[in-house]
Amino acid sequence: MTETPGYRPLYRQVYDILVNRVVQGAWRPGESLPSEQSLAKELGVSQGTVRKVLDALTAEKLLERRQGKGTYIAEHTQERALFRFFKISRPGGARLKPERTSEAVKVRAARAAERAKLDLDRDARVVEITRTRLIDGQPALHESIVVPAHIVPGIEKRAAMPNTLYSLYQTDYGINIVATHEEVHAELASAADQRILSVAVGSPILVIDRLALSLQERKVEWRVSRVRSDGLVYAVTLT
Amino acid sequence: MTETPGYRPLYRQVYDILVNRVVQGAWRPGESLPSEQSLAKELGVSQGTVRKVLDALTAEKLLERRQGKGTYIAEHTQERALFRFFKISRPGGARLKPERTSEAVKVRAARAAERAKLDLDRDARVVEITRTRLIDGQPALHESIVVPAHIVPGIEKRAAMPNTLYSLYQTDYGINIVATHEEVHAELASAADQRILSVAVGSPILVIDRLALSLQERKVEWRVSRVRSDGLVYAVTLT
DNA sequence: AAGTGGTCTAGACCACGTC
DNA sequence: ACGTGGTCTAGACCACTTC
Repeated sequence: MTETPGYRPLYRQVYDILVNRVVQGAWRPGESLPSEQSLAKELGVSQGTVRKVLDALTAEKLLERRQGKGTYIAEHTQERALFRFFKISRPGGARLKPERTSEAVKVRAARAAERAKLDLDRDARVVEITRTRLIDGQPALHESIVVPAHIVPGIEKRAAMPNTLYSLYQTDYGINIVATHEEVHAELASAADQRILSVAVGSPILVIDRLALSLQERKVEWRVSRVRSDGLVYAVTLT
Repeated sequence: MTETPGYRPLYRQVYDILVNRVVQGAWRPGESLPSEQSLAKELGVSQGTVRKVLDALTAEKLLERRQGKGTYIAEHTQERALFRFFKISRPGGARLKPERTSEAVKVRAARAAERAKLDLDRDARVVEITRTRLIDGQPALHESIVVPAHIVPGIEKRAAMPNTLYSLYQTDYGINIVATHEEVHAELASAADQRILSVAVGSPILVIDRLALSLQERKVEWRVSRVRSDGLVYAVTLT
């Protein structure tokens, strides 16, 4: 099971304190935190210890630091969230920005597979968002997005979803998506793919199965994307 | 173009010095470096500055640190290199360890596409390694690997390649692979795929196009892998 | 006990952005 | 000129490993 630490460095405690403040919305996205010095004074530790924590949170992309200005809550703006987790591009080329087109939202009981994937109770409900996205005016990608209804209450009442849901999760629900696990495989286009993506039945389709995790390791979203594979690739750099 | 720094922190210089020593083989993989204190003394900087650099190199997976013992050159052992860059797994499941089967090595002139991809001269030669790998005894994956001949001289004379080439690059040629850029797309199985992977022509195939970069950003290897897509996925966690 | 990396401190100075 | 983050130092103590 979990390790008994028996020893807990000071910076770990400071880390937990600051993460809690961020999660509980002590500062809004884009807002600046107090300076290192004032945080150090308030928490009764040295500036170096505060710095270590702020650097770690910056590496996790929860904060942004700007020399000469201050430390800010990172904003999952449309642009940034898109390029962070949207991995579709032209072969060898620059990132693409998809446009949204048709979209449908409904709330319903979670299916068994969804309960298993998202660690939900037997009677849990989910919000399902399905949408098609265009690249250069052509339908290129179809997404089925499932989120537990209780963590995004009222989301179905919105007129339209933003292009990147993750900025909505952050600003309206205080949920920071910090990691995603993705599994990619190939399939043949079905009749539905033909209808939605305008590809021939039997042509190759890239399927991306993504689980999105919040700062507290909570499973927030299950997303399955079907992408036409002519002239598009899933691009990632591993270090 | 490149930025004129105009200002170069001390730790950057220390970083360059230590990277050069590692690259030039001052210590063998698995060997320990001098302690922080002695490095600091030798280089005429404080221990804190040396520590900052050693931590950075550890994050780049070039070094490993063990409390109470020392700092070591990271070994690209078979196991570790495999799990670091081999991203094929069962859906939702644990990593798989592929076995190698048939293999062919030849040296030949670089093709135009290869010269472009690897930044090679017009008359450059390359080593091409093609091999098929098994998972659970079944052919699952076929790789075509192209490396500039001048950076791995004599590699074609080896009796057999190791399961992970990256450990060979490190131990025999002093090349540390620190990053890969991969592009994944879907295709339909060709007649060659049918022969090599025992899949029906027209079934879905996952194609992975990988460029491997060394510590000095040198393009070391271009690898194209064709993977049967039944019961296998390309799995990656983004943070 | 000795040596290593890991944490923490206090203070100095530098580079950057704003006023 | 001032406040911010970024770098650098010197020294102390802690935790882990080995002898």
